[in-house]
Amino acid sequence: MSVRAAPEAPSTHKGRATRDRIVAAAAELMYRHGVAGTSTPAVRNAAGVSSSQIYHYFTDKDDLTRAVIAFQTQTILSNQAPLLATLDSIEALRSWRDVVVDAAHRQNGAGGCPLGSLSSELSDDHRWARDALAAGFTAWSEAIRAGLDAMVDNGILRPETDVTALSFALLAAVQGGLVLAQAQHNTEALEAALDVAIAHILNHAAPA
Amino acid sequence: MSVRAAPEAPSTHKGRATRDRIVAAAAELMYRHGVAGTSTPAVRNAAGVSSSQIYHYFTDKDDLTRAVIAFQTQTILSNQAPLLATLDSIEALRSWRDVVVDAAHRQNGAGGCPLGSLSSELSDDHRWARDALAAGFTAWSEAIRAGLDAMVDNGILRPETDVTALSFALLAAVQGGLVLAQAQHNTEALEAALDVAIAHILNHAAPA
DNA sequence: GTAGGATTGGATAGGCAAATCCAATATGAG
DNA sequence: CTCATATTGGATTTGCCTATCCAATCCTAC
Repeated sequence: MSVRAAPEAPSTHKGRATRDRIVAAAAELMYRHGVAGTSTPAVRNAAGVSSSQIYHYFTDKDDLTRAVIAFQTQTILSNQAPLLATLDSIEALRSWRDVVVDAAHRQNGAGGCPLGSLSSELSDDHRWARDALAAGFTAWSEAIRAGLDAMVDNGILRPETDVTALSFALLAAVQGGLVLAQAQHNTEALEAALDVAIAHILNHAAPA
Repeated sequence: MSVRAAPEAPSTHKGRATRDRIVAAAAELMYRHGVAGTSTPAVRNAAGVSSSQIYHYFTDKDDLTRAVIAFQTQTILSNQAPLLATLDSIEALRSWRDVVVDAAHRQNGAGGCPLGSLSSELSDDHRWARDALAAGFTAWSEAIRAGLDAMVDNGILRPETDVTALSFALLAAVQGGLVLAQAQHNTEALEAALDVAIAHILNHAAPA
């Protein structure tokens, strides 16, 4: 196993822009065709760079994949953050559900979850990927839990509610629903799974 | 696109055994390393056959993959069938849950669901795979629904229960829970998701 | 403006995987 | 037992993908 120093971050504007373009193009391709289904020539074309740039900014394809995992994690967390930060009512929970369902609906379920797909492909064989993806899932579920915590603080949910378990259940509903949506090309299972989880949460609502 | 006739089924005992050995070896490898991560030489070695056998019994790798999808679908359905056929009580539902969780637990979540992994990798890019996988998921969810139907007939669940939605929710909980188990190497989310779904079903129990 | 490092273009080596081919051997129906 | 057919071994071709190399060009700090 030859060790090579990781390329340092680009030091110029142009360099940074190029690196970002490579990561964005790779993320898009890997989302649509998987990591193994994405060749470096394909990334090269999509990003409009030449072969050597990729290996100038990344030691190898694994290193690029690492950057894609970080990129997708950030993308999801920053998309979800505003929705989950204001999770202070049942209506807010429902509108979060609707956003997730709509996103899946718009593409007929195609694609699945960017993190889920990467995890399914990489987790078994690549420890470094699994660790990063597990951290991403943990951050996501904690963002959900923070929202539920707020609902407990608000008195909307009973104090004894196991918010950690609920946040795991919600995230699992999203992941599983998206897996099924991808195969079935509809969001029936995703909606059913989220609705069941939300209905269960309603049972933990404090009496008015 | 050159069309070639699909090889007819093997006509001798030995041929059938060889074909089965190839499918079983390919299924195992594709489960552990994905379809793209499984080379025909690897299958060749694992099955103890020579290169030409694979192309004698299958037109190409896609055709072999098709056989693997059918194999995994059959394997899952026949494993699940006995559990779901007797799904006539809450205890039976709980013991189904335990079997699923234990299976995941035994391998620390590694591997995920054989159908789910295949779907995640293939559904977007290969229509033929998506159709077969969607059919597999549908058969699975219908097996679950049949169990819930029995519980309605038994008077355990209220007649107005939406068993179709519940069966989708349960299957999504399994799929999502397994995706997370694969990354996290634990079954926390799988258990939480299944327990939430089962708790929700309990709310549909008819009054004693 | 200029020097020195950063960035870029494109050719290319090396390796592995998919698929083919044909000769050799095994099978089983009669 | 015999022969037509099924099965098997393994070399081989072809093509793509990863990764490297080096020369040319572009930045930017001074």
